Amino acid sequence: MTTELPGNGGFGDPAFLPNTQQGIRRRNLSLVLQAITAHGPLSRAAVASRIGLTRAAVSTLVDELIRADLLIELGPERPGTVGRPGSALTVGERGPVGIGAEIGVDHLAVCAVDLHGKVRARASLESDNRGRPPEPVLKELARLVREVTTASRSAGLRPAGLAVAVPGLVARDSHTVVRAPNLGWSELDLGPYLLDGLPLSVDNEANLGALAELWIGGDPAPQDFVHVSAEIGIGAAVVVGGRLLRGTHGFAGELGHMPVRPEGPACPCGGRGCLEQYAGEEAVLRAAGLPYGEGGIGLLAARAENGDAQVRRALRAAGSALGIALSGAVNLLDPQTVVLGGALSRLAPWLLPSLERELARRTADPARPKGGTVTVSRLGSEGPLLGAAHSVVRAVLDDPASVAGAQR
Amino acid sequence: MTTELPGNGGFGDPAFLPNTQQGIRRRNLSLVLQAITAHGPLSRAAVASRIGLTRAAVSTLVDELIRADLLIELGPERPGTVGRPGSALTVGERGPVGIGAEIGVDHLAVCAVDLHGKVRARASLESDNRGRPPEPVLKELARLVREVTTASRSAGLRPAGLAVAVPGLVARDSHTVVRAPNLGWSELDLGPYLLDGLPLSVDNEANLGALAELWIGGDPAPQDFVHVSAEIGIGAAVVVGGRLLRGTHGFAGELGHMPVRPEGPACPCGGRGCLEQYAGEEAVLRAAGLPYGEGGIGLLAARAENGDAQVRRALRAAGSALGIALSGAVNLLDPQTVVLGGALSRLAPWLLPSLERELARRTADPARPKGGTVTVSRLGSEGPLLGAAHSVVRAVLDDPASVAGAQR
DNA sequence: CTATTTCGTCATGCCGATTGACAAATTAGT
DNA sequence: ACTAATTTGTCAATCGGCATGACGAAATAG
Repeated sequence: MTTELPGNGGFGDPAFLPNTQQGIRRRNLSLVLQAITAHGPLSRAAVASRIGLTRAAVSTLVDELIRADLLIELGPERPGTVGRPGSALTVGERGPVGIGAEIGVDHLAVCAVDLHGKVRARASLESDNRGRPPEPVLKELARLVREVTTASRSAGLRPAGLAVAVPGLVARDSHTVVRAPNLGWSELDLGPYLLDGLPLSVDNEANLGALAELWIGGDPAPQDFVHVSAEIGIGAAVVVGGRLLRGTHGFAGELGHMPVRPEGPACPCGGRGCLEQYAGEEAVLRAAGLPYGEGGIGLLAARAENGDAQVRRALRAAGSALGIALSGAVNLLDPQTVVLGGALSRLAPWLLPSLERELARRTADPARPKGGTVTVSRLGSEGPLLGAAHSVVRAVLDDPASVAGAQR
Repeated sequence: MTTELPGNGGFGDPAFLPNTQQGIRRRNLSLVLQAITAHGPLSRAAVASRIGLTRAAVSTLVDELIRADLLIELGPERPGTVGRPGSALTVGERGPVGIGAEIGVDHLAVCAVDLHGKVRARASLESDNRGRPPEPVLKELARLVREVTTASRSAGLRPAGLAVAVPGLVARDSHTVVRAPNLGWSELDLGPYLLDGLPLSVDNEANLGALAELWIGGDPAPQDFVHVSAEIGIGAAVVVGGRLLRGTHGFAGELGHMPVRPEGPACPCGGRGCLEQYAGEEAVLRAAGLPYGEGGIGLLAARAENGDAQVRRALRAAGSALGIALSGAVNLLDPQTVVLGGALSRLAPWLLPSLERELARRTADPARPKGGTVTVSRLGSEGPLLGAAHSVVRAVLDDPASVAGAQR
């Protein structure tokens, strides 16, 4: 009983399967399941034509998935066309769920998400975790996890893994938080607290927020985008071709230190005029004339909603700076869209106009019809939690055989 | 009958093969061939353990590849260890070659590269192609191509495809040059001139230069890097996980319009203070006190080599600007390395110090041990040509069955 | 009511990888 | 020198898994 999810390290990487016959089988199981989760209820014939296999082959694959409680048969489709109607297949109500957990600076949250992508159970707790020692926090989180898993189990669901979103840097393919400045944690292995039988994975919350956007963010979900959030500093996550770009050392997405004005104020990073000096939480609060302390972003949003002119001015300036920095990213990556997520989505109404103006101006290449569009995440601050739970679901979709073997 | 996996076609993207038995076979042929080209001569057993198949399976695959003239048997390996020595396999001397062609502003070049990566034939022609009508240029190029293909054929080699590097924007999966400002071409289909039996592909020269770096640029070749060249404007190509990032509209890599000083001089792109205003060919020549005309970069290099102080100063300033822009890219992407390629490699001695200083200063995050390193391409201005030829070779490596079927 | 179309399943066959055994070729040990 | 051990490459037999083609079932079209 290994503690890692089957086949590989991080949740993001699809398992490497050798080109052997069993490998083919596993990949085909995954293709069938993914086609059905992605494109609603489908008949066997529809799946077959979609993934390029024959109906007979799909039939055996579907049988296997049904036996594993991953699919259920809805019965005959409503016939709109000639021919015998197919039998609609969809993912079952009772089957595996992914457990997602989030350690925020002022709250803990856990949820269970099924293969449909629906939240089936959740629990959360307000608690100021800044500078608090890790032990009690993690014990509380473990309690919430148990709450959600038992609730799931009694609803006939089978937790398939636990993924934790952390506001900090996480060592690749490990359970270790390297550094979480807002919590004051460093070099902390979460395994001992959270490993109770479930495969565990830990990842940065900005990354998971971006993945949530990729998996459930839109219809259709964008496959190439830059996701900007502002949980710790200003984090961006880059998704290319439906895959999260993590970088060689795992540091990709440091939008906060993009140069905005090369001779601007010095930044602790060693550079000058980094974006964080203009659009970072501290800088914006100072420009808005507000104290730097807890709940800064919420305070900004509240004041802006009330029409505070100085706050709105500060947000406009921050939007401009963001636009300048993002224009660099857009010119370099040519993404489908830029997504404002996390806490930024609340501030979007005041950031967007200046941001979009600056971005449009600087990406209007004569050859490029139009610069990237900017969208605001529907998920808001729920992104990281949902992304965590979904990362477990994706692992199941990527290799259904693994959970099918685990059960009966 | 449509498959939903990402459609493709260009040489760069490995062909999508369905998870059917023939698909497996083709993938396994590719795995065997790639293992052998990548890791020197190998025995069947070594290949088997490397790609996760059994020796028996590899034997049949190797037989097929030998019959197709893609592999040859070198005979028994020198035994350094216990056990029967294996029989070394390597790619054959006579087999398929990729034909690469380059349309530069002042020259045409064609070469043939075998599966080893060795150049087996080449031809080139100096000619000032700026503003020249396409017909005569392409007729000359076609002549060079015929020269190289006949030379290859008489050496027992089999041309497997033609790839053309063009200094301009190319429509995806087509033979059409959308816009090549330095040549004065636009909306031009190269197919009619160059299609004489060989599969044809056309791509941007900066992209092909970056791919050359990926495929033959180093030992080991980096898999995640930003490749900067300066053929048209300042082009960067981003390679992530061994794949070229092309962007949603094919515009990725526009480093030239990264903001360096947001209030700087206006740029034709509509922005202000873009990198091109500081490190573009025209700007550098002006700062160096040289006329803007043909051979600008060569002139700069010659003067700098002779110790011209004003030129060197101009290059130092350009290096700083490049460093600022690249620090943004490095912060965002966390690449293994930044590669200076194309004509920039000649200027590297004078660009590098200021570039590296600026880059190091702005990427020294407390958490990041060190910023990205900067390297200079070994390939220099040969990159695009070699990359073009190699793109054909890669297509063969990615699907050996395609050429194996073609011959017999 | 019949012809047509499409769906799901079944028996059969084939392709290709695995298994297990074997001879061959080398090293290590006595 | 001789044996034991190890590794390679190949062969025959087997098995897993998809394709093929035919069939009954369930709908529509006329």
